[in-house]
Amino acid sequence: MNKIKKDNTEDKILDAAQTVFIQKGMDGTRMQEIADEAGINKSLLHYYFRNKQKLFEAIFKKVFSQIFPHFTTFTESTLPFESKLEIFVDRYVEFLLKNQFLPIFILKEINRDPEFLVTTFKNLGINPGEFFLMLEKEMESGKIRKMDPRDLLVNVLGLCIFPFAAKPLMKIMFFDNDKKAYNDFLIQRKTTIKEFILNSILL
Amino acid sequence: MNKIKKDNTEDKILDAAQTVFIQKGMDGTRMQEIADEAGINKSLLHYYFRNKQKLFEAIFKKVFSQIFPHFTTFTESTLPFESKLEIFVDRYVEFLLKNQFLPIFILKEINRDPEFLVTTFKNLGINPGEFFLMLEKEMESGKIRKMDPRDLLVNVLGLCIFPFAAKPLMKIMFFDNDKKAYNDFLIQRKTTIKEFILNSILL
DNA sequence: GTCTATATGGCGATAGAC
DNA sequence: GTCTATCGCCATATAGAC
Repeated sequence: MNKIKKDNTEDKILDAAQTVFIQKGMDGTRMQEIADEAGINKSLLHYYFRNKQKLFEAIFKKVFSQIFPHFTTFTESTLPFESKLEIFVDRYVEFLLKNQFLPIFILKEINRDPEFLVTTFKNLGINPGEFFLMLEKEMESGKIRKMDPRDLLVNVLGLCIFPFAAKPLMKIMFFDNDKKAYNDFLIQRKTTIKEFILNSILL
Repeated sequence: MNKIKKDNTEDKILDAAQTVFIQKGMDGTRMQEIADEAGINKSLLHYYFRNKQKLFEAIFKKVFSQIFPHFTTFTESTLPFESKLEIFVDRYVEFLLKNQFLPIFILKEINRDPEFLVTTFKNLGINPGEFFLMLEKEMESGKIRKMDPRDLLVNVLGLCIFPFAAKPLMKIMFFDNDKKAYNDFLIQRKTTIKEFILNSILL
């Protein structure tokens, strides 16, 4: 009973819309393309979701909300900070490897419609305060170097996300456009990111 | 004689196109908006540049080529690596502070048309090899920790660029959408990025 | 070179039959 | 609920006068 079959039209539309929107963004996506991907008629998109904007918002919220749960790694256990960071980076990069279009999709869309971003963000009830508190405790205890917790969060995110967002360019620069070589590089980064961060902050 | 007055139509178009394209991207830009920004008629855009694609390509190449000269900081002096890195981060973040739309513009467009990116990149004759050689020498001499030079380059870029590309979201998360507070944060990062990197790689 | 007017095509959205 | 047909708009692009 907990495995719901996704063969009804609405779910087919949502799946198709997610596939296309994530790859092409709001502006670059054609309603016809979503319909084709879902194997249904274009009018049905409007029947179920009124218009393109509403369909996009449904997808964006869904995708956007997948990002933040990863951060509970830091606040929902009593493991040493070092281990928590390792687990987080492992899982987060693994997640990005399976969703390689996600970084550029999110970056594009958070820059497109600031109003919508604000309301979406508030609705999700995200609270980085807990994460920052945990960091400050680690700094107080002398385990990690003192720094602005916001810098640390931005650094971790940037190190994980940037090579995915800039993939087409880096792939050319580093590996003469060799897809497999760049993917191996990304996999390897699960280790090198951890090393880079821990070498910088551990005392 | 070396200060060319930019009051001819072609330059007005180029300036206007750069302003609009950088903020809205290829898909989001309307030819009418460029014409308005330039204070000229829409038809003139086609008279000078045939079509939107060609105008965009002219702008992209121009903007894209502004990014790489910064890296000569590393290869065109005999300063110690530590100093070179400090100078680079200072200048690069300063450059991004003055061109805050640039990161997301570049990221969007390098993901939009891979073919065009490849030809543009090859035409610029960029060669990161020299940069990597310099790094390997520093590692051999035992001044910095041994690691893949590509990782180091991606890390430096990610640390500098990400907070600009993700600005709208980080501004909300960290400073309740306070524009000035986030800008101060970005300025401060000129220092914190250097510390973060050097702490990680210096032996 | 610069303008006005218009062609052309594509896309989001709707009407209406079944 | 699902389809076909079509509307209406907007954006790129062109024609042609001056």
